[in-house]
Amino acid sequence: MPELPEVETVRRGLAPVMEGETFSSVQIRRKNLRIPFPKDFVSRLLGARILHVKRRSKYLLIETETDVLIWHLGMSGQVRIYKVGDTVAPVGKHDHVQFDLSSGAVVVFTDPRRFGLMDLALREDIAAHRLIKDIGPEPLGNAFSGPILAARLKNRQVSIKQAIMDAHTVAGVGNIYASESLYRAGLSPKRKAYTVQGRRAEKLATAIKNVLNAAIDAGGSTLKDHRTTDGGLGYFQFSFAVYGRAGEACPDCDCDIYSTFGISRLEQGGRSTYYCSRKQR
DNA sequence: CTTTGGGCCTGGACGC
DNA sequence: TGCGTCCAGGCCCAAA
Repeated sequence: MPELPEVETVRRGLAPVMEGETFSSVQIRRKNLRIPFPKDFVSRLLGARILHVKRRSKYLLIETETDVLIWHLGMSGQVRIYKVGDTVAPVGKHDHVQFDLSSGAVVVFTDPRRFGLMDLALREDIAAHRLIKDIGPEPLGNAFSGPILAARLKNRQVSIKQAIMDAHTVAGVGNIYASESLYRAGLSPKRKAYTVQGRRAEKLATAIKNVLNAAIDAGGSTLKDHRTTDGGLGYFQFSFAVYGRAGEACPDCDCDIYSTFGISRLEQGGRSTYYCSRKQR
């Protein structure tokens, strides 16, 4: 499932294909994904020139001269790009949206589980859009640091794992990278969020930045059905230290020699967390 | 204000 | 082989 690094990877794939082009055809093959498409979705995009392909949290923002296409890949969303001359595959069962661009390139959005969504906002209204307005700082931006994270965790009674997965605390950290960040920072996922202050918050902010950057550098990680924008199979693989590795030895310490240690799994807020109880306190 | 739980979806893994 | 069941996940929203 796409988390911030995957969405950023998709953005980087889309930007050179879309920027500067106009939409010569827009096809939606059902009336809704997670939410309904706006009634004027097609008419507003047709003929519009794309100025920028941006990202905010896990949302792709396709800016035209008047509008912003807000695009979330959800859980199972994949983007396929066909460059000029490529053979476009027959329409698949879950190919819900197709954009044809003035260059001749084609962009297809496939999303079996339909947790993805598309919406439109006027450019001047984007910051106030209901899906965007309450999102916390971008973890890779200048507005994110130890002290800023600490301030946002103050008074939070939930676990640190649940707090950093909350997009209002910090943007774009999903289930996988929450576990990975806490592991790198040496913090127990069960720790109350408000106890992560000072040096601990500094370590965690750094860990979040580092793990996201490493995953972006790896071209986005793959899990199950996520694919790269160029339609290829997920040939790159970011190696997770703990995620999905319950029962395995912790790569960073000697906990495997103690029968009771190693990577364990627990459930928090209905989601799996993976951690090493020896390394993470 | 914060926190919790429900709901949206399908496909793949698993047990019988 | 075919069926049912469970799980995966982001994240909004209503309710407490």
